[in-house]
Parts: sequence; C-alpha cells; structure tokens
Amino acid sequence: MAKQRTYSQYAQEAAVLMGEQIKLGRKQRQWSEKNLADRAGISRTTLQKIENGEMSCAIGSVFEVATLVGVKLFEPDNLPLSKHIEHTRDKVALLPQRIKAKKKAVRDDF
Amino acid sequence: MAKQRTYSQYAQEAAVLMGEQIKLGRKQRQWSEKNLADRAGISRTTLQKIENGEMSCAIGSVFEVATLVGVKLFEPDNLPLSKHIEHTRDKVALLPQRIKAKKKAVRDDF
DNA sequence: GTAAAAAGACTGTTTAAATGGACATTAGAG
DNA sequence: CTCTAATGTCCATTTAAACAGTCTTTTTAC
Repeated sequence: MAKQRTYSQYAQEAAVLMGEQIKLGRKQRQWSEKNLADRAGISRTTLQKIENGEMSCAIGSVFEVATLVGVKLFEPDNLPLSKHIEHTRDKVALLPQRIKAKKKAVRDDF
Repeated sequence: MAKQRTYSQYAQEAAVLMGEQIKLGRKQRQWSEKNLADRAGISRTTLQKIENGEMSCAIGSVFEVATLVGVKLFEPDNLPLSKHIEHTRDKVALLPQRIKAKKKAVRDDF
C-alpha cells in the first residue's frame, strides 16, 4: 500500500474549496469535464482529481482551470496580482536574505 | 529538451504571488528553508520551487507550507473554510449534475 | 575578521502523477 | 420513451516530480 502523507485540516479544506469552486464555475459556464480539460490542456482524469480536492495535482493545472472558470485567486481587493506581487516583494526585501539561527550559548564550565 | 506547456498569465502570477507570500511568512517567522521544509514534510528543493512560483509542484505541498507560515487561502471574510465549502456545495447542488451540450440543429433539407 | 550555515544550483535515482483508453451507469435533450 | 454523451471508476504505460545528496558562494552571528 502506497504511503499516504498527512496534511493539515486547513490545507485540505482549501483544496476541497478550490475544487468545489472550479466545479461551480465550470457548471455555470455549462462546460463538460472534457470541455474544460481540453481547454486547460490536461486529461479528464486529472480534472476529476482537481474538482475532488485531491492534493496530488500540480498547482499549475489547478490554477489554470481555476483561471478558465473565473475563480479569483488572491484578490481580496481589486488590485491586479502584479501589484500584490510587487508589494510582497518589497516586504521580503526588507528582511534578511538568510535566516541564520542564533548560536546556542556555549556551556563549557569544566 | 522537455516539452514545456504554457499557462495563462493570471495563473502564473497567482503562483508567483503564492510563492512570495510563503517566502515572506517564512522569513517573518525566522525559519530557514530546511526548517520549513522539514515541518511540511517535503524536500528543500521542492520548497525552493514553490517559493519561486514554479507550476509543477503538488498543490498539497504548496497549501501545506502556506498554512504553516500563515498565508490565508480563500478567506475574504472571516468565515471558516468549512462554511465556504458548504455555501459552494449548495450552489453546485442547484445546477444539473451533467452538462449536456445542446444538439446542433439538424439541417436535412434535401 | 572568522566560522558556519543558509541559499542557489545541479544531478542521478526513486517514486508517483498524468495520460489515454475502456467500460458501465444514468442524466438530460429531444 | 429513446438515444447519446457525461460522469464515475479503473488500469497499464509514459512522463515527470520528489528526493537526497553535492558543491559553491556568500550572508550572518559572534
């Protein structure tokens, strides 16, 4: 039996929600599974896994089908994603490039 | 040379933004790459790909590291994800189970 | 200034995802 | 009611991701 890894509940729910929103968007557009899979350049089996919230699919495939059916990704306001990227990169730039763990105090009282 | 598929710009920007937000959250927590990778149960190479916005990683890995560093997924309001799933499933339930394409009008005027 | 660890980049092997196809059931258009 | 295609489910093969490890550079703590 293949080893199965565990995920946190939050991560699992996010994948399930993503899948449900993709299924909703596809049905609202009246596209069949084959139709959407062909548009996204993936197989129908892969799309089924995505819509069922499986964790194993490539994020590129997931985001592509989400984009095609109009699921919004990371747009709490109406700024385009490129602006969000800019903002986040600015914040990252303010932090050290490497996270060096502080050395433990050496106890060599002998 | 490996065949490379194309993605829409929106999907690509979403993956880049996700990666940047994960990097920001990791640095804000002062975790090294190895530290976060270990916590998420993935390799350091995989985490590097995720933070660089590559499209090939499993969505489970991406969502897991995002969860660990506090990146919010699909929470425009403060409802828990389970509520969003419920709402979305209710909407899906109102639509037909299968999307049957309408038959093209048959022209048999001979 | 020094030492060590973090990060960047790469590689060969192992593991698993993606695929195309098959088959059965049944939902939905007409 | 009938017919067809959509969906569910499964499988063997192909393709690629994940991994552990290595090496180099340079950043950071002291």
